[in-house]
Amino acid sequence: MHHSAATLECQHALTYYNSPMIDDSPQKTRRCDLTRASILSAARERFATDGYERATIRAIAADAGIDPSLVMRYYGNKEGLFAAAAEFDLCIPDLSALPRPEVGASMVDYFLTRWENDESLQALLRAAATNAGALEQMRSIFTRQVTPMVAALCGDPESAPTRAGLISSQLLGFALCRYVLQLPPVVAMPRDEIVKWLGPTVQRYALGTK
Amino acid sequence: MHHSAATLECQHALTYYNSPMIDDSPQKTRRCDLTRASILSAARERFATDGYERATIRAIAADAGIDPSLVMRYYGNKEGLFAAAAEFDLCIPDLSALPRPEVGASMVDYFLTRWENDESLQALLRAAATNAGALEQMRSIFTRQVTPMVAALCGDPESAPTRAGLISSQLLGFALCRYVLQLPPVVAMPRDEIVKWLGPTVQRYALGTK
DNA sequence: GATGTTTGCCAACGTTTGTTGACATGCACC
DNA sequence: GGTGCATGTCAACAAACGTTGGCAAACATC
Repeated sequence: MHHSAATLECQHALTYYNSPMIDDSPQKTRRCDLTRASILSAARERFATDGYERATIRAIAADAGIDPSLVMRYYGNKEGLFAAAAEFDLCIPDLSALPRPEVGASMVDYFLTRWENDESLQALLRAAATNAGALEQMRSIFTRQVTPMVAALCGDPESAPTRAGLISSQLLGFALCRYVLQLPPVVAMPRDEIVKWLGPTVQRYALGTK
Repeated sequence: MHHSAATLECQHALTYYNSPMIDDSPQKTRRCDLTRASILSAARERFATDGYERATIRAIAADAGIDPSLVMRYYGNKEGLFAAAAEFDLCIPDLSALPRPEVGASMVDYFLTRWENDESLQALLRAAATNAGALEQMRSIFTRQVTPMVAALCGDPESAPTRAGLISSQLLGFALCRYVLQLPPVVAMPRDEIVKWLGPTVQRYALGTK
């Protein structure tokens, strides 16, 4: 239900928080920050399981144990809430130091952990099917994070967008089947088997030829 | 709720009026069949572009040029309408006669034409992200049509579900990126290039080893 | 303790949604 | 011509939605 503080600080840094012991300009943890965080946590869960339109502000507020009007006060409107809930960074690590034949497997492995630890990604995928804002954000992540990574990896700026598109099609497609559609055999696949099957595919899309 | 099986053929072709003088046995096409068809056509379009919740009965009725209450009379309720609009058969051809190394490419090619000619598939994919009925239908298609085909192809009933899941992840993922997310490089890919990239992947999932 | 700000709840709004039933018009058949 | 079904329109319903403004309590600051 609740995100641990550790998962939150990496991607969704709460800027108002600072540790009073170390920081010299102490700004005490205001109460509103707590409810803001609980709203955000509830919103992520609802958006992830219900999608954008079916996740109602009233339900999110009920999950967070507060009044719906508070959501409006803190996040303006529903779109603002979603934007805050789905804001995150893929934090793609630098794979160029790895031995070339291993990049495919590492990529699959990294994205798997990412998908399983961050509800925002599932929320974004579900919402992107119907919500324009989520769609735009998904495109933005593709352009600004995935494509540059692939370009740095394969060294060919011309084919990089296509390669990034192919990799996304496989990784997003697998996430779709495993987390959204929940096709039984895909859900049942153990992690190492996924890497063994998908690794070579991603490897070829990233560095290989048609 | 009820729908005549005759009007919902595989290609949902519009049957025209037939002249009563020549025609002896078949029943005349009643007016209601025309409006039913126009409702279904409008519904497919709306569901495909807007998803389940955002596609309103009122909008569909307006597109079809009739009153919203008629939709209820002919299809019971919104779920019934969606079920009728998304009902279809993949009509997977028999690929086992093909030379083994070509099955991957043919499969990609076949599914591409299917996706581009039938709005129902896009409607189903978009709706499956949020609607339980669409999700169940997607799972059913996977179990009853995709998995048996893969099983007949690879001859191994044990690994068939996993292989079918992998193939679905790639094909659905590509459809997601091309038709729903519309990632620019994926949209821009010409058909033969898609086959060249995806063909070997599907081939390995269907017949190869990890 | 008075004051102003924060934090929260409550009631209500205006709109949109799926859905219903009453009523009008066309068409077929005795 | 009149009866009966088929086809379609209109008005309205109840529920749910996002959203708003007012008001009560908690808190901080002097």
